[in-house]
This record gives sequence, structure tokens and C-alpha cells, in this order.
Amino acid sequence: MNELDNNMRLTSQRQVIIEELKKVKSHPTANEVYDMVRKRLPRIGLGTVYRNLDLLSEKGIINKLEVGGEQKRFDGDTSEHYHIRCVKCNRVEDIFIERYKELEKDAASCCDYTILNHHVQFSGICSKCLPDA
Amino acid sequence: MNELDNNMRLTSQRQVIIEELKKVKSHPTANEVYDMVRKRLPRIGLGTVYRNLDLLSEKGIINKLEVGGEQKRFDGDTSEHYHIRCVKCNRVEDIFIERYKELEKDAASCCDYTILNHHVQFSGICSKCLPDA
DNA sequence: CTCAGTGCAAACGATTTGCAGGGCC
DNA sequence: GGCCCTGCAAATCGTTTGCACTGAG
Repeated sequence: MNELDNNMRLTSQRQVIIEELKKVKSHPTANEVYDMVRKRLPRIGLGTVYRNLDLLSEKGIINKLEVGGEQKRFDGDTSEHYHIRCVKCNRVEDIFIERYKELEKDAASCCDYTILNHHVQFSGICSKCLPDA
Repeated sequence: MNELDNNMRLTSQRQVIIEELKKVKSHPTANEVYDMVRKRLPRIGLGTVYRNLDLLSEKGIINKLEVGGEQKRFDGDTSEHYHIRCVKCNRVEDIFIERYKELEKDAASCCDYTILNHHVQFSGICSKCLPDA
């Protein structure tokens, strides 16, 4: 739907953000990406990080997670998959199970929306937090 | 888990917030609740609304929705059900389909979390927005 | 009377934006 | 040389909090 903008430049900031994001599995917040990137580009601004994270997720190069909590999180893995969040430490991890496509069919039959997508968000307690739960 | 606090008083502010929230099906944001309530209690403060929405959702009297988007939303219907959000107008509506309990079983088998809950969030375009899509 | 709850305003944290300069094409 | 993009700082938006006062129990 969004025609690719050929005028988009591949700046070093952009490149490093993508590289760092693809490198980890931790679903970092914008601030965490900022910290990661700053190690390689000490003069980068937080605003630039936000601008690029938004831009790259619009282009589908990365994913912006609409997972609950205070901050948005970003995922270098753009394959469709579910997520789980630890209610204690707020860690977010991937859940690679088969997508339930029936969900969208069921939902379509009970509302008058054109359904575009669905996401499943699990909450639980991770193994590191379980002892002190 | 949270022993009911017998010291909790039933103030008029609290009563009106609950009443207004149970009255609608629109999943209002804190600010929208504020507007609704202010018609009956013009001197109420926004802080009071936030404090009570948090308190009431901790008590399980209302529900705080961790639905994506910028603002949190509140639901007077505390029964477990899924939601859909219109990507155009941001309206949030209920999806009353059977919960997929298998989802949690599947997820449990592929990660070492103690799973507490799951929520399914659909996105789509509502019938009102479809014409201009 | 007492203390949980309130109104108000200031504080806060995440994100966005305006602007002037910088550097890719 | 044009214009996209950046760094920086100020602005904005949602939400939280400190404080002195109020009113429910």
C-alpha cells in the first residue's frame, strides 16, 4: 500500500540501527536501541533513533510491537509470530507456534470489520522470575 | 491475590466512574472517562479519574486494556473477551468468540514461562471507515 | 474525629517536532 | 547544488505525584 520511497537514503545511522536490531532477540525499546547504537555512533541523537524506527517499521524492514506496557518495542524479525511478556520483569520473548488463522475467520463472522491481522499476546512469569514470584 | 481493602470508601467520584463505564461499550480512554464523568461531577480532577481507574482495575471491578495505541483504554465489562481495533479511526470493539484455550497449551510447550493469560487483538477497518479506505 | 480520597498544579517519562547545519546523490 | 537527514533542544502528550483540604465512615 505504501509505495516504496526511492529517495530514502541508506545513512550510516539507519544501517547501524537495522544491524543492531537484527542482531538481538530482545525486543528493545527505543531507548535501548539508542544505547546499542550509541556504542558505534556516539553522536547519534535520540530523535534520529525514533524517526528511523518509525520509518523502518512503516517500510516493513523492522517491526513495531504494539505489546502492552509503557514503552513501544521493536523487533528485527519481521516474520509474523506471537509474543509473551513476563509480568514481573517485562521481558518480551517470541512464541513460535503455528498461527491460528481460524481466529480471523471466527472474528469476521461476528463483526462487520474487514479484518487485516491479528496478534496474540501471552502474559506469564519467566523462569528467572518464577523463584521470587 | 490482592486482599480486598475494607478501608476503600465508596465516594461519589468512584460511583460515577463505575456507572459511566458500565454504561458504554466504547472502551474509553482516561480522558474520555474524565469527560463523561465531568458532566455529572464538574469539579472532579483528572488525577482522581486516573487514580480511580487504576484502583478499580486492580480490584477487578473494571478492566484496563493493554490494547496497542497511544493511550490506555478501560472496559466496564470484565468478562474475558477479545478486541478489534480499527486502524483508521482507532475505535475499539468487543469480539465475543470462544476463547482459544489451546493457545496457552501450545505456548507453554515451546517456552519456559508459567503462562497466566493470553489476549487476542485483531486489527481491521470498521464499516464506517471502509468507504474512505 | 480520623484518615482515605480529592482537586489542583507541578513533575515526569516517552515520544515528537522545529530548526539550522551537514553530507549523500 | 538540492534536499534528505541529522543533532540538539524545546515542546507535547499521557500519566503520576505532592500537598493541603474535604468528607465518608
